[in-house]
Amino acid sequence: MAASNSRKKISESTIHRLSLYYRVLSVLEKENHQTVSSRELAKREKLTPAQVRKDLSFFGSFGTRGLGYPVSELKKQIGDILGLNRLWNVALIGVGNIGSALVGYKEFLRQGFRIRVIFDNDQRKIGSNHKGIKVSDIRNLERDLRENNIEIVVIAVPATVAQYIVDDVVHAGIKAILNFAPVNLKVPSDVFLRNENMSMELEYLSFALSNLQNGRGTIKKEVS
Amino acid sequence: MAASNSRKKISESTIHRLSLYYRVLSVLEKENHQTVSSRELAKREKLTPAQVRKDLSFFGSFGTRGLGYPVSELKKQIGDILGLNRLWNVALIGVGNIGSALVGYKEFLRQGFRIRVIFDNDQRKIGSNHKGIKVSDIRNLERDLRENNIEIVVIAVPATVAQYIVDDVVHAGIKAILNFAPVNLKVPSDVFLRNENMSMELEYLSFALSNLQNGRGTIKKEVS
DNA sequence: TAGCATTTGTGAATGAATTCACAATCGTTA
DNA sequence: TAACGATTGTGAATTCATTCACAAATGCTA
Ligand SMILES: NC(=O)c1ccc[n+]([C@@H]2O[C@H](COP(=O)([O-])OP(=O)(O)OC[C@H]3O[C@@H](n4cnc5c(N)ncnc54)[C@H](O)[C@@H]3O)[C@@H](O)[C@H]2O)c1
Ligand SMILES: NC(=O)c1ccc[n+]([C@@H]2O[C@H](COP(=O)([O-])OP(=O)(O)OC[C@H]3O[C@@H](n4cnc5c(N)ncnc54)[C@H](O)[C@@H]3O)[C@@H](O)[C@H]2O)c1
Repeated sequence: MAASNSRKKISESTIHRLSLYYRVLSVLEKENHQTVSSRELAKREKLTPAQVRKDLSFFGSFGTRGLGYPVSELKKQIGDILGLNRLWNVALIGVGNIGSALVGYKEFLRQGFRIRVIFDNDQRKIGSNHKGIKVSDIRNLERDLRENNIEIVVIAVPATVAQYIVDDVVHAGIKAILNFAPVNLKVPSDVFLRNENMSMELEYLSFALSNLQNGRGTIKKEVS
Repeated sequence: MAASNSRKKISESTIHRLSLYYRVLSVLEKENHQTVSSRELAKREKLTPAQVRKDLSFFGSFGTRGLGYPVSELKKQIGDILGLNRLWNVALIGVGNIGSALVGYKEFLRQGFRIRVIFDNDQRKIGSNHKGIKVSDIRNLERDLRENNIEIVVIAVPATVAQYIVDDVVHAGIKAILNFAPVNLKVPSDVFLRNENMSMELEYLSFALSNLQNGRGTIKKEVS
């Protein structure tokens, strides 16, 4: 068989759904299910079976017709696709409200994201211990990122300084950044930047309560 | 002119982008800009001018041809659409890592989201003060939600108990819920539920680093 | 081993979101 | 007040995402 290589564009939504499948498969594995159908998988995340099958089909064929997907095997496969079957070295910058919460979140480590260094510029915080991690001085950013082989940086500093910090982070060679500051950061095109915008979902709820109370999913519009 | 009423479906992405426009307009207002073009507005959030104009056109025509949009006026209009020109009474359930971070976040209040009550079931936390708010006993959930006219509830409890909590919240008549627990919660169809899934964006970065390093936005797929 | 009930994998069809492209309209200037 | 550069608002075209629908496989049973 003459194997050839094709490239397919995978949408962001598909990747996000893979995260959901992965989560469900972890639960199913704990519940000792051997196999799972696209129908069951879909039901558990309020999706359609066709959606599940299409998403998975972008990456291969993991199921057995008439039976479904092998739970553990599929979990491993999706883990491979998402890069979760390994440990990622993560750094956090800004040990304030949200930064502390993230450091204290054990689930991240369980998923393979190990927060190895945390930075701040507050002298009262530098040197102190947060859940076993000593707070580094932001002035040693580049050195400490390199020494700890950091691959992913989480930004949890005030919006006003976020761009400066990101510039330094990029300069240090980091290619993946998760930003919690409510600001649109500029990074070179070879750096992956994702934003976590909590206000957005609150504002969506506000919109929903204001507009969608009756007549779901629609708004009134005056037309003359 | 015989005015009639039409209903148009507004997509979730459009609403999310309105949040971004609102954010930019707040900055522009502080910078004392009088007007802003769709081009400038787009540039500040890495979108296209056509996208901006189309989004706004769903709700009316706010601009002036040849000039652009009046900054303060447009901000007010979007605020009206999103329901941000008022105060929302919010309750938070689960004063742990992430719950404490949210309570300490002043920006929410500035946007009109006032956390009025916080609940926990931990006796050591109940009664204690968090940023001026006394922690309520989860056993008084229904009473305290009603007494404080709560309209939006934020769930920040462990995933294992989230569904039970949400059932009680729904029973108390709440119609809008923001959930931080990594689990797909079941709510009646007249309740708005939004999920904040931080792992998802980390996993997206993990995927990106694993697959997109060279050949942006694509994956290799074996074809025989 | 044949027949049946299931469920996958995937092209084709449909539906939704984005972008294009341009007429309409404004402010400005001479 | 006429001509011009700028920019909106919006149908139409296009691109992208989801759903449909069914042939191809599989396990199971008798
Ligand atoms: N707290 C929340 O729930 C929440 C929610 C959504 C978004 N955010 C965003 O996350 C960011 C942090 O919010 P927060 O509430 O944790 O704020 P915070 O003030 O509690 O924490 C910010 C931390 O960053 C540190 N810092 C400031 N300048 C720095 C610099 N130059 N270098 C290194 N560290 C520096 C501060 O010392 C502080 O420890 C903000 O951008 C905020 O808008 C927070
Ligand atoms: N910490 C993070 O950065 C983070 C990030 C993403 C998601 N989350 C999710 O947010 C939720 C909370 O995470 P956390 O790190 O804050 O956990 P946590 O254990 O620090 O806090 C949970 C809080 O909920 C309270 N609680 C437990 N059961 C309760 C009940 N029945 N009624 C009322 N209160 C109850 C606990 O007493 C505790 O104060 C979890 O579902 C977690 O997966 C957390």
